[in-house]
Amino acid sequence: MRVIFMGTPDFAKESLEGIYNAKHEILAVVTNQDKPKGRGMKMIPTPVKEFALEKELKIFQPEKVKNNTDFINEIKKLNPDIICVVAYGKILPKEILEIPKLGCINVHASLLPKYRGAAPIQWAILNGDKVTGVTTMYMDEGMDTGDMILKKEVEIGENETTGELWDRLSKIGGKLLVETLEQIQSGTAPREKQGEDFTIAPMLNKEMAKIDWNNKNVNEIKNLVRGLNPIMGAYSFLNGKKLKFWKVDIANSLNMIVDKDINRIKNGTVLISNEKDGLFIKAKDGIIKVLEIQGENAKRMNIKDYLRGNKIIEYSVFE
RNA sequence: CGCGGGGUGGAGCAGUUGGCAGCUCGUUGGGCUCAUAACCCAAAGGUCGCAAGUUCGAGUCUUGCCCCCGCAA
Repeated sequence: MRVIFMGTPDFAKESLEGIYNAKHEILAVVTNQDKPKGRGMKMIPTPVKEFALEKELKIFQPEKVKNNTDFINEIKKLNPDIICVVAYGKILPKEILEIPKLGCINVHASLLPKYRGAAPIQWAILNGDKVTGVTTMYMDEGMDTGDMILKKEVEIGENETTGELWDRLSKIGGKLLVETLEQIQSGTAPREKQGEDFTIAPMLNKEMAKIDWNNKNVNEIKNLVRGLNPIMGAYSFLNGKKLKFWKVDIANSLNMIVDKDINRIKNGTVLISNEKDGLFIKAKDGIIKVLEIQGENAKRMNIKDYLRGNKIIEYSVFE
């Protein structure tokens, strides 16, 4: 088919690669503009652009698409059969959605109608879900509200991080998109309305990254840590210094731990801290074992490496 | 010129007013032990990122350069 692809991050690149390898004719690739990134604010092309450059595909990087008649006319001129959109980062106006005969389709990283919106993968982990998935759909003007085509269910590992799930879903999404295109081409693609029983996965904000030792239970803390890895990292303050937690677990064998009145100890208190056993912190309903940590201006480290050079005093309190 | 941190044995760090280069872990050898990732004893291992300068003397002060990392997107 004659396809125009729109997408930006690595998640979208997998889908582009999928349809490229499936021998569809890619008329053009639309991606976000290069952004200054990293130290020194160097301009970095998007992963989708890198792939498009490598394969010498036609590239568009409009600053905005809404009311951009030049851009819209270019798309019309290419006369695509279908437009595939995967994590493009901009909302497409009706005028563009109406261009391709077969419509615009989208890959979304959740089992719709659950988790419409910007951060479906993150929220699936943050909420401790056991299952999530990928859905392809026909786009309409709403935010992830279009009719669904295919779904693929995926189990979430107990210790899986957002980054790991992100990688898996991006590959699965690519395959599902290819399959969706096949079915559309052969006229066998299903079309199902989403219904009203939906939830929304809004963008993450910074405040939620701080660990609330007093109100969160151990499961919530663990889910927060793995849900924010590697996006932001969950953090907590110790003696005014910000420490990020990248990997934690729930301590189950508490025998080694004090049998004193643990309940009278403040939540967030360091119970054990040494390079042999690691770092254990009291939470509301249990004990958090820290596995990977990052100090201010430092890189991520295994907890034992960290404690070798940075002392954390027992009975100091995380806040 | 976006903001900031840092380069010291294999790892993570300390190094005070310039004055013999240290700590914990790891490694190697030995000991203890039914046994061990545990414990005890011993040893090896460093051009203190590179270059120049100040000085009797620089890891430490000055200047230039290289490299790494965190935040922010």
